[in-house]
Amino acid sequence: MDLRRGPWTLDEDLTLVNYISTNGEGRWNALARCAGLKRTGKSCRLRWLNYLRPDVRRGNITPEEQLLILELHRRWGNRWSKIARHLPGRTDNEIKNYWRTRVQKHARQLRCDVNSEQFRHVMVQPWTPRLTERIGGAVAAAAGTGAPSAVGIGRFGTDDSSTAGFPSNSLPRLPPPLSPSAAVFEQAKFCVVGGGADGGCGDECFNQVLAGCDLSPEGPWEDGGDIWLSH
DNA sequence: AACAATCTCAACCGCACCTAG
DNA sequence: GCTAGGTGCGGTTGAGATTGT
Repeated sequence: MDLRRGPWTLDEDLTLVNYISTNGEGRWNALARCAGLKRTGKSCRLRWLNYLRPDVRRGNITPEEQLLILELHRRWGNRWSKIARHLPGRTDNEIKNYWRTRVQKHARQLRCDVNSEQFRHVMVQPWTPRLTERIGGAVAAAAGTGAPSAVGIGRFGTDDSSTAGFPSNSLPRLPPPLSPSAAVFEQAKFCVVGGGADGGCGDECFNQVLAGCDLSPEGPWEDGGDIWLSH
């Protein structure tokens, strides 16, 4: 059988979506045959997972997600699928593309290795105050519009700027109250940046905290800003 | 307006791993 | 234990979009 390659057509998309909605996903080679698609099973799987899946999120990577990607990459390296599992709705492909196009570009501009401690230091330290500032701004804006009141989480919303593995002079006081997702994110970041053996609470704690992390598009980010471009 | 340079991202490729026979 | 087929992952490519000159 002659297999099609290249961009998917609308008809192919509809065929795939309809087939999966009635028969479920998996067994991709058989699925491709039974659905009458002239595509490989791999191609169908990729199209579904990266584009057609209903819970796939499109649009800009939020600053929260950006910093999380940075931290998770530091921890796990190019384990894109593993990183993607902690960013609901984001695909490994999307994160991989983001890393290559934005982060690596930034590292090139700084003339340092993207995996080096130097790069991590240069990136994370200046961005953390910026991030917390933006979180604070978003929270303030939400408060001004009569949004439900947000809660702070213990030490992360207090004076204790010695946490999160940052020098005390580089992490400004978090402007309480933080939104739940932002506060949880800060806590998760502590687990990662602290890095288990060197001060943080490690994988188990990190996963626990992250499980409560709301990275939904609604917020606290509304502008889809890019921490790299706002330098 | 035209062209070049750069960026973005969907899609493909090759490899590794898993499982059933 | 070996093999073949299916699946998942990370790396790479290339077309189209965007930006700069």
